[in-house]
Amino acid sequence: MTISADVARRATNRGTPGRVGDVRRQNLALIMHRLDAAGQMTRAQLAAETGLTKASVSSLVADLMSAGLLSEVGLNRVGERGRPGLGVALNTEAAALGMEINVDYIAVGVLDFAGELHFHAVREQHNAGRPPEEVLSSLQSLADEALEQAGGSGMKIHAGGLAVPGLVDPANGRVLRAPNIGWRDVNVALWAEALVSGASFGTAIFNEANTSALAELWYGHGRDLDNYLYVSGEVGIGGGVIIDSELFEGPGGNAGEIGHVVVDPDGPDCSCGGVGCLERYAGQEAILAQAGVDGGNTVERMGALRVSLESQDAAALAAVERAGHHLGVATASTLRMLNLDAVVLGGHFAQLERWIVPAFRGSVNRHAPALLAEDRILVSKLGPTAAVMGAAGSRIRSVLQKPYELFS
Amino acid sequence: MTISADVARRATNRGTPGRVGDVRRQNLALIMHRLDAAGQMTRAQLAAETGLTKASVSSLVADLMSAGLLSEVGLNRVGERGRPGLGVALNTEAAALGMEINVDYIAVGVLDFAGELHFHAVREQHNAGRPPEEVLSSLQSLADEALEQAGGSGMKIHAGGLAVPGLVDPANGRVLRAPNIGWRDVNVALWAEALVSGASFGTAIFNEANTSALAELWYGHGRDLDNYLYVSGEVGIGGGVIIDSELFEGPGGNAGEIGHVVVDPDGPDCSCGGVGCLERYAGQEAILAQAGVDGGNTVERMGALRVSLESQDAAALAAVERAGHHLGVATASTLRMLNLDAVVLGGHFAQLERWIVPAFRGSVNRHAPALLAEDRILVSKLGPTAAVMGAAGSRIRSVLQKPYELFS
DNA sequence: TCATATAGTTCAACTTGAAAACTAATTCAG
DNA sequence: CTGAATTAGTTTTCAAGTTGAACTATATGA
Repeated sequence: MTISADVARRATNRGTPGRVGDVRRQNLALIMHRLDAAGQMTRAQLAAETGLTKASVSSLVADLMSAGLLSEVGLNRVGERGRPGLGVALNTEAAALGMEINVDYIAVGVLDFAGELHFHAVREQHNAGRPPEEVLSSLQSLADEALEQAGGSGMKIHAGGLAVPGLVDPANGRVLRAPNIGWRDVNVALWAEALVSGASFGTAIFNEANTSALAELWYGHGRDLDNYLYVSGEVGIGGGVIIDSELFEGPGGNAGEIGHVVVDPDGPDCSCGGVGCLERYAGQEAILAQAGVDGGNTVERMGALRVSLESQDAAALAAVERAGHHLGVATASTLRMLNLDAVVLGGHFAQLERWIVPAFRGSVNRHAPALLAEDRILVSKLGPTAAVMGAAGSRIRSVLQKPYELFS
Repeated sequence: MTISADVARRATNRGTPGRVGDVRRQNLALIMHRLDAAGQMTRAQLAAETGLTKASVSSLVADLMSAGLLSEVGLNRVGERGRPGLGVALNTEAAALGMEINVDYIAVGVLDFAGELHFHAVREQHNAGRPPEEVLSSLQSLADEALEQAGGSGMKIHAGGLAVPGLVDPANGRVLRAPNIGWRDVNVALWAEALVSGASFGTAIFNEANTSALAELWYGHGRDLDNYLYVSGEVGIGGGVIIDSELFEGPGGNAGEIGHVVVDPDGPDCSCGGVGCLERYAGQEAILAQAGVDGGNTVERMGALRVSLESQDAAALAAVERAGHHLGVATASTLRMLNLDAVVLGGHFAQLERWIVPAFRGSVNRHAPALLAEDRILVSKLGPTAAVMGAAGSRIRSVLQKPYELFS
């Protein structure tokens, strides 16, 4: 397994000549995307919906089948009369490995090309401050288990993705900064070469908030929205921006850092070196401190906070309302700059929905009136599997985008 | 002249099948972009640099020449020996019309495909509150003059672009909101049909800050930068975001509104309905009021402000420093969210460079340390022609991108 | 003056999709 | 239970467009 830089970037084309073969590459991707969206279709349906001719579809499907990416899934009645079509679908034996390192746990999962999650496993362990080698080695053993099981079921893993809570450099397989687990410039690529004995696929590295935003896109609210701001509330606050049903990465690949948007120029210092960042008002530590909840690890304290909220504890309610207010300020600024029209709240913001959303909504409306419709404030549907699914899904998307790279 | 929706958007491809002819379209665009960048090249050079064969280049150039987009420009010695090549360049007789409506003036210009501005004319007139028809009719007479002169010089206008200081809906040729000239939902498309008697080209409508940002990209600092935030300081504050050498428009086409990013949640109300927006601290009105400069129109008062600054007037210095400070806050948040690494200041921020940049720099470093290098705070090189050049340039880019649309 | 070098064109081969004809498999009416 | 109608999928022919090699055109320099 090697860390690769082939994270799907926007195909600019500019600068490279068009070859005749490019047309086929585009059409192969088109077929894959269509089947991904529709689940199962006959060649005739594919032809009708893509605009390609039946002849072309037959030829494209044949290539994709012999690469193991598609499979026929039995007869498929379409009209009342006439010859029934053979259903074609993404091969559920083709899959990607998703991995996650977070503050209090590591997780892995195998996601097949149809979007089904197999062999999902979470191992609770506190990773903050531990040496990266130790964490990565623990992750490796968990991944090995998943791969063994997947192999036993006849699945073939085509790619791997790893989500971490920090800034990454995907091109070089590095974690630049992950303050909440204490990592700084860790070369995951070096380690990944050795990960998963005998595995022959490449692994890419992602920011956890970004993969969660993508998981939401493919497996959650994204089915109904083509652009939104995803806010990931963990110990830190991360963000992911979806535009035109794609992750907006920014020039350096690290866009969406809403946790460090300034919400009060005269506010407290932040661990990022800045001043008045959102994270200092709406991160888990900040809320818990403000609410006066202490003792135990962060997960336990968040549980205690919920109890306090249920019992109408004034300090807890005020702390959450304050967080919602500031989250609204950062969101309003973001909506203006990026011209988005929906927001999806994840992580602890999802857990605190009942108490935080009213203050959040009020604040957004105050600072950016009419920019965010009533029904465009949503709460993530996905649980703790989000990051793993997003990491694996990202790699599956790379294959959908460039299926011909797996041709022999 | 008709308002058209063919504003160059990102070619997503997804959803449409690739046809064999698409390859040629891409290569035609490639030739155009290459010549735009290099100015003048022989066919052999084009082949070497694009990766196309000489045969293909000859064929592509022939098509582009018969459409009037390219012309041969005489012999061009390349090597010491051998047959000399014929230089090929963008036809300088092909051009686009740029127009601008702003608070205190209207302007037009004819920009040829090589980037030379001809027949630039500015008419000073106060447009705030005047009926749109009146302003547009005045613009029409100015445009007629430019077109007549251009026609007399044998130039052919292929497209027109209009920049206005407000939010636009390019697809429908509408100005949605332009508070500083008092327009609200003005259908420019309807009027444009009649504009410029006999003209047969389409006109597109743009946001002034966006065209200025693009002008900077093509004719200013953009030659050295592929991503930056452009901040346009006029009566209002607009913004344009450049990513990968393209304008970032956002899902709705109105991204970059930095003037209404929140810089103080408890600040004053803004004309946009929000609270604590940057414009209330760093817009011309705000600075002038804070500095205690009054009397006369905005242009005159800005002149008076400069005089006060030159003579170290305390109130003036404090007002500008305050503006710089808040501009820094909004910029820091923007850099985080969009992951940009340069800023170009335009409009009055350029005029006030000496006094505003230190405060701005300090504030950005305070809120987003290490995100913006010392030498990445730049001041626009372009004068008052920026918006007109950007508007015309945008249309020229559309032609570079899709030259085949002009084939007969 | 001729060898050499470079520019540009012509032409056969190849890839690929479109369009239409053709084969295959099913329903339904009589 | 048989044949017409209908729909699915394949085969064949054709056109677009790029490549690569051969060829023509035009220069320099010994």
